[in-house]
Amino acid sequence: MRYSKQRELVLQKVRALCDHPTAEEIYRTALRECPGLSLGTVYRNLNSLVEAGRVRRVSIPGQPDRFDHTLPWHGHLYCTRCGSVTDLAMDSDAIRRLLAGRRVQVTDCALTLIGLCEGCAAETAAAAAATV
Amino acid sequence: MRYSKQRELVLQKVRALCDHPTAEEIYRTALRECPGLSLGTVYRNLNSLVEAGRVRRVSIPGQPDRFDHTLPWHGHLYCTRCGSVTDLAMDSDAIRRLLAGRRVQVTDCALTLIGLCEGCAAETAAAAAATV
DNA sequence: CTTATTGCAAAACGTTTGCAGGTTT
DNA sequence: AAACCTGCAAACGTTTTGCAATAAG
Repeated sequence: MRYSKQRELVLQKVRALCDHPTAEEIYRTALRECPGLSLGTVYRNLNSLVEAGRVRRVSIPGQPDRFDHTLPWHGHLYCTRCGSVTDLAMDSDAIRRLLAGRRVQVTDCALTLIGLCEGCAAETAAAAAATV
Repeated sequence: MRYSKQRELVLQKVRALCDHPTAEEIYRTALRECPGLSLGTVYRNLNSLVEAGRVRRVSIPGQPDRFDHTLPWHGHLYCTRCGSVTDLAMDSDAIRRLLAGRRVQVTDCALTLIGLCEGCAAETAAAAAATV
């Protein structure tokens, strides 16, 4: 893989925008530092960075892909109220338990819990209490 | 929700094609019993069935959505060799452990392990042994 | 009679790709 | 010089939508 200004910028943005940005968000912020950058290039570079194992792809059902600079396997909580995506630690024991001794070979893991983040859970609880 | 022949057929197909069919697969097999059926109607009905909680949507990264008649939360193993999707039991303890006491509110759970199913894992192991 | 549902076709969406020209090594 | 990488625009595959017509209650 050859050096390119655009790829380096994309990688930097995935690391800086650490709240799991989408390709579109990466494109918008990178465009300021590299006028003329194209969205296709952002997609191409994200793909090669994922393939090279320097970035992880985070798939959330019904949403555009997001990208993550945290490399070890972990899960995500997607908040349906504020749209935030937060990390969930996931040890390899958790996966081993899920497999329950099956002779399968796992190379990757995509776990997304859907619901309310701590902030939104607290706020909706408060609102419900106020109504009563 | 009103009765409709098309919706009933879609539900029946999700149950019959129990290997997690895509909308396209449901459409193709349902078309034989209901000529003139349209793909848009299949999508619309799958969405209302999911919303009504009668069917579950299974999202696998980079693939069209699949549909599942098994309602309780569970995970999936997607085999990159043969394309099969198999269920993985997942008890609520597993999720509780992941959340590690966080005060969040989880309404749904999407877990996909990517790798090789038992059959393909065995075959690739055998092929590797034969090469040696 | 009212309103949900349909088939159809067009559009939306996120993403990929072909190409001609520019960069990196 | 040989790859690789880029911007652009067109195409892709999946899914949604607007519409006028049909079917259900």
